[in-house]
Amino acid sequence: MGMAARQKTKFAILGLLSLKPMSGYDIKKLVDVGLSHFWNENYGQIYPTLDALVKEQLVTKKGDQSRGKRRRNVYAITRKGRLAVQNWQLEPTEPPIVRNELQLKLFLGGNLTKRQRIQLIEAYQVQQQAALDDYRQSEQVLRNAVEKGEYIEELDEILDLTSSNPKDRAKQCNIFYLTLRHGIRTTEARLAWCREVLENLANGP
Amino acid sequence: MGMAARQKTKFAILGLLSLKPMSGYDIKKLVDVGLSHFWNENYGQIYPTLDALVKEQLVTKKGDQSRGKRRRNVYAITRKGRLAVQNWQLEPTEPPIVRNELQLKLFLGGNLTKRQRIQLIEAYQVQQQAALDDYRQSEQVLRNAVEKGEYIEELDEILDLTSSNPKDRAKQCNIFYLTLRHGIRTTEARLAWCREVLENLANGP
DNA sequence: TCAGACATGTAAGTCGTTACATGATTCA
DNA sequence: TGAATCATGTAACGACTTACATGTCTGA
Repeated sequence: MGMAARQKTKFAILGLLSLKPMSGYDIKKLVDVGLSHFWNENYGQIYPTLDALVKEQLVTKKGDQSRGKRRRNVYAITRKGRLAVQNWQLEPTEPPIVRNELQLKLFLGGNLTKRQRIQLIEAYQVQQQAALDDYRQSEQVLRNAVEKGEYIEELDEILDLTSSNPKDRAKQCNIFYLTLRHGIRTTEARLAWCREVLENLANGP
Repeated sequence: MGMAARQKTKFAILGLLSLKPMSGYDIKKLVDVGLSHFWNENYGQIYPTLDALVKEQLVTKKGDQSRGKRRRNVYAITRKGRLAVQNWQLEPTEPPIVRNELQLKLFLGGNLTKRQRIQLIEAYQVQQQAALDDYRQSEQVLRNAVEKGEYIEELDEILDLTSSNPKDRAKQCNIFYLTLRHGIRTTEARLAWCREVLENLANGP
């Protein structure tokens, strides 16, 4: 049963390969270092998915044993693959199904003491604040790059820019900045909610 | 291999049963109608999980064939179950791993035209606005109930209040209101982000 | 009488995580 | 020389979705 579901991982990996040819290891690193505020992947999915993409002829696999390097399989997207990515990008995106354990715990918190409820929220607050601090730091780096056109070395590692063309580079930088802004805004909203709740709990029963 | 992971569904169901005894059908309905802004469950998980909970003696199963009713299995939490719920509630909650397909599409959107990028965001905006409208309506109902202590009939269906004690009832109402506020704030943040992005895209290249 | 809600359950598959297994290269 | 990183992969679970199968009761 269950036709094709969504295959998010498949299109995510294919999409990343549309930026430039990469190995499974590269993909994992890019996601971890650069996209962790909105995406994640793990090896258990990546390698089998790459195999599947090769079978579907959406990517090609090429062993890279150049210059006495380690064994390394580099995957490059095909024309067919590029078309598939574009199709997917323009398809309607259904909203992510939410599952927020903290909310659930709070909702069921009628049996807890006021102190315990407050602790629940405060732990969430600490978590979100830490995330926000991270985002803010990346934001600073990027803002300089975008607004002042500064060249920041570490950015290439994080951003994995596809093009050397400075115009494309600036564009890609700006898009990345926008995804960061999403993380910042929603995290700020959660923090504001924490303050609202703590105030409400302090006044209430 | 993989020890116990998180068993979110297990504790979610057990937690809901700590409010009051329910059938699998009741649980599904409560989640769909009342908690959909932060939780979801489906039958394929609910019924097997209920069986597992019985085996672990965290709940008891009781056939309810009273008054010529339909066949109906009602599950009630045990003392052991209540302890398990409390433990889980007070354990640290790890942040939900994010996976936002829209962000990914945007990030990979360097190959799209400006018009296409804008369409991507606008579709997201419409989605989020619809969600916000829903939340706002529930908020109105609840605000009246919380602030003015009004009795609103439909609330009992939605909220599934455990206690007839008016003080507990008000407390539960308030907590539910707070979870709604979380949905509202984060949705507003996403909408504000949409406006920011659309402005940025309009000015940029 | 018949549509729609009530009610329970299973089968099959997809998706995702974690742990394990293996080994090469680099660099302090 | 040995720790860190590079690099690929599999096995086993656990989690979640979808579709199907089946039947009852209520009320317009």
